[in-house]
Amino acid sequence: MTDREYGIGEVARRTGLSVHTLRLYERAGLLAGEVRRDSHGRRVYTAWDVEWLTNCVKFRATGMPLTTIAELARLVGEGNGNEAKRLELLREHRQRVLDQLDRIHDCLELINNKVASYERHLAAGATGNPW
Amino acid sequence: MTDREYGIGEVARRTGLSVHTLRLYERAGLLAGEVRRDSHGRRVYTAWDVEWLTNCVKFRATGMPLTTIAELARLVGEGNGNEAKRLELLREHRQRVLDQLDRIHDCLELINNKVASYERHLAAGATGNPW
DNA sequence: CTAGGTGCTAGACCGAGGTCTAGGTCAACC
DNA sequence: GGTTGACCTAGACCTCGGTCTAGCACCTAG
Repeated sequence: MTDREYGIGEVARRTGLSVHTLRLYERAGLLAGEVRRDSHGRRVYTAWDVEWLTNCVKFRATGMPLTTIAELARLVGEGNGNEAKRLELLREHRQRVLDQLDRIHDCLELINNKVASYERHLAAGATGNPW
Repeated sequence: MTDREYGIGEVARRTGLSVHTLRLYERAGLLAGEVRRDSHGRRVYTAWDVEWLTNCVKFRATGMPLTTIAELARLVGEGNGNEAKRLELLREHRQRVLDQLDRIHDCLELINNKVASYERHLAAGATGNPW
């Protein structure tokens, strides 16, 4: 648990998000509590913030909408007592991710078949016509 | 290979797309050649069209953009001689899907950890604080 | 004859998630 | 003292993928 602090540019580099997007996420309430500011009004991110944002990126990568992340952030920011809700939210998302994986595997099969069929087609010199 | 024909409503039912979306897809060039029309200008889809659209749905489900599907459709519609290109396109998409699967698994791990950690937390009566 | 069902076009509209611009503050360096 | 670079806000803008509306045509059943 480092207590290092980071400027927005540094956070952008570390999370892979643009500074624009970081500010957007903040406005959208993804940040579980206010971001601290230095004496000039500049954002000061903690190591914890950076870690959280890294997780947000992963949530986004699996299609969790900003509003849902914001909801989770709100619960986390609220502190004790709502852990059951957070768990529920996470479980729901996990289920959606699992469903998504199913669908993707389904499609992957189609693609694999098509790729194989074109490979055969090309190797054999135009036998049959895939699609 | 049935040679049945389908109205747009029937196709919507079979593919799970709305009729609006079907028309949009056509405009966007997803259909590998013109859709036939009956004497009143109504679209007449072949069984092949329906199958193709079903595949389009799967491509979409894995994040293939409409423009890429359109590109593939164009190649298919063009006929012989570009099979290598189609294969390349499919391989590229497969790679993206595989990458996507990696990222999703990565995120899934995070979620599983968090779920487990909250389950422990709740079972033990607030020991430690996950997030 | 009328109503209901299905279809047509052109084009407006929408939500999500970013991305960018204008105009400004501040600190550090040459 | 000027320039550069990092940051600020408010708000416009953009893409993507749909979704919906208006206004019309046609067919069929009651």
